[in-house]
Amino acid sequence: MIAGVLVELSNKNIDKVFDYSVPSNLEKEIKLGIRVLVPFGRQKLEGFIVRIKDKTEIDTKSIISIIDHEHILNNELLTLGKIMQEKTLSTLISCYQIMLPKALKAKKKVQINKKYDTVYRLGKITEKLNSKQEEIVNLFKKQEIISKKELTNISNTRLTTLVDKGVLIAEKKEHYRLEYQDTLIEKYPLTEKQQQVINEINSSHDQIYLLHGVTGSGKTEIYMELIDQVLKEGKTAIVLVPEISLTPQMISRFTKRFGHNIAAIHSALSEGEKYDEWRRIDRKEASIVIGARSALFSPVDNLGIIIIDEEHSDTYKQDDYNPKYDAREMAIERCKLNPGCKVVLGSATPSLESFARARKEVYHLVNLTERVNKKPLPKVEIIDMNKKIRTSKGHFSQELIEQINKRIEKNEQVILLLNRRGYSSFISCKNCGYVAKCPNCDITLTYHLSSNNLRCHYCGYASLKKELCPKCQEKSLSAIGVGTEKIEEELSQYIPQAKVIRMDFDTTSKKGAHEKIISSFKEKKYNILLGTQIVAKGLDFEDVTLVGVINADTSLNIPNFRSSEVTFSLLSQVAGRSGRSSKIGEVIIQTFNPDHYVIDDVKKHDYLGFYEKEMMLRKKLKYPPYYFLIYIRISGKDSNICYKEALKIKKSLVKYLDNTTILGPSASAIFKIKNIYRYGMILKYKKQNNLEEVLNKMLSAYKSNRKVKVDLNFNPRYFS
DNA sequence: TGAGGCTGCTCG
DNA sequence: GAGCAGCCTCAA
Repeated sequence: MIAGVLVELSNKNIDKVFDYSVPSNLEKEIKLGIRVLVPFGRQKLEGFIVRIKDKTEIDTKSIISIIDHEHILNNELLTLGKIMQEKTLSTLISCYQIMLPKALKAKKKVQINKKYDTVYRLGKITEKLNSKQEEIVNLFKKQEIISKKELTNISNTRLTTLVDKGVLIAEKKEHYRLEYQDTLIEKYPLTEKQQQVINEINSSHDQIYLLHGVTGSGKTEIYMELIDQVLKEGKTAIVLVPEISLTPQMISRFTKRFGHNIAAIHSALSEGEKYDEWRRIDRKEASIVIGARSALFSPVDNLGIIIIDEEHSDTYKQDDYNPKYDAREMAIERCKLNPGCKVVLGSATPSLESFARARKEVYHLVNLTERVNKKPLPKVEIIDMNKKIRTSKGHFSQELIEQINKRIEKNEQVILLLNRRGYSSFISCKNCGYVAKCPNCDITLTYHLSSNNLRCHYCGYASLKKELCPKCQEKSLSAIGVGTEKIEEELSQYIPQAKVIRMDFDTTSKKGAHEKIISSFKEKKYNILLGTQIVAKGLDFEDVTLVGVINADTSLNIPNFRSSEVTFSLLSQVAGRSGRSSKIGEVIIQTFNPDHYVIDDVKKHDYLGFYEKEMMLRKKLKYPPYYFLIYIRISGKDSNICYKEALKIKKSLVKYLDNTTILGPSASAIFKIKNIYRYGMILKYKKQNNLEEVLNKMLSAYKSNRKVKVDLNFNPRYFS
């Protein structure tokens, strides 16, 4: 017996299958998708078994041992990994590694153990017991197995005596770190519109649906109903959400309806908790998985539906490390591997790519244009800050202050969005213009007021803010850019009676902090919830009747072709937080670009209008959805060598890719990270037949180059 | 002539 | 990733 093994080293040089002979005593246990330990050169490496055959022409070494006795990757995931490899041109092993919780990876840093509870059951009573012992034994008449935890009032020694006598038998039972509630509440009745949507999806044989539903139209109810039906057919479901720890309300609604049939995988879980959840899924103890993009690779069988909520969110694209896959694309691929499976993409502001496909009937478009109970969408007022600059207080126009005061009087609540996308506060010298930058990365250091230090968001470098400018030695360093802390300070000055709670990266980094903020705001301990993008996502507060956007423009100005789309969806999302129950909602947007089409269409709640205008621009500038993009990154320690190699690559690509426009090479948006320089080229194409072949050749020419590294990113979100 | 560095290649 | 052979360069 010969097993083909893919070793756990993500290196293009060894991304192929190596044959090993199987010692006869292991033959019975060898299965596809399990991990084994193998000799590799002088090293011992872990690897996945990806094929099994009878013989091979090569002189083989022998497998040392088996690591998993159950499969780790099932056949479906093995196939899906191959598809991902073809789509990203990454190493196959990296595609498999991304599918597994870290606890199962070869290079794991922490050994994660299973946790056990001690449980007792009755053995044989061979001698007379005293009254205390009798009492304990009687407990087992009602309950066959009792855990140690439930026996807290009985001393340890007493229990061990009984175990020694054989009266009780002690066993170890695996204990999962997370607990789910058992109490299920009844589902909410569906509105007529919601029912129509469900009927339309159920009666169609199409595979991919785009659910375009305005904010507050009750998309979650639709998801749950669709899942319920899938479960009834004995199938399973995966729900992807942008960043699950930011949507605790969504999880709680799901767990209330489905109880412990849910497994939630998200970044706020420890590695151990993630591993537990993964195994619960693997053992079929949960048939609904909710999680961020990697939850797509959960080991569920017989998949009936994949739901991707807020499908426009850029978190579905893995952009910063390999494999740079798109969860939406891979969801569709996984769906194809399961007969009868459907994918539902849901959003109030679909990505242009998805909406364009829906228009071309590649996806089945389903509309939900009404809010639940026909509540009107909130009225949006645009404040032209160019005209208000003299009369405004700090960052607040008089209108906004007035409206906030009104809500406080009426005991209603306010959400304030500080739009900081691609923008943060930094330190600059007013005298000479010096800007504090990271010594390892070509990036401006972010200033943190609370700790008075400067931090690099890429490598973690931190230093205290200095008094004197290091360049001109003047005492003129000051923070530029607004942070939520600054806005909070202004609020306490101009609206002193307001009770404000802040929600941003700093205040939510601790485990559970985010939920705490949400629940205390819900309990109306505060008037105002102030935050960054986080406050735009999926929150549902009955008493919020005003949403204020302090600086609508910052995200419009970031140098990325998607900046309009991102701004439109952010503003629409946050506007949708207003007036979700019986009270009428209002939105105030402060902007320096009141005539910009994005602002105008947000005001009119006009997704289609925005879509048409943006599509025209994309067509003119040859951007997606009209063209496909690839970002090629050339990186290395020596900037000159990188640039020269980049030019070489460009030269040969131009020669072979006749239908592709190539921009660059140019320095990446972030030129240096951790002392590695980065150059990039952008490829634009509609149809290029030999693309894969040419790119593969280029990659293999560089696979053992020690000076430069070449990386590909298909459909990048950022050019870096 | 030998040390040291760089590159290409292999690992089953 | 680690190790090795082959080749080049440099200095004595």
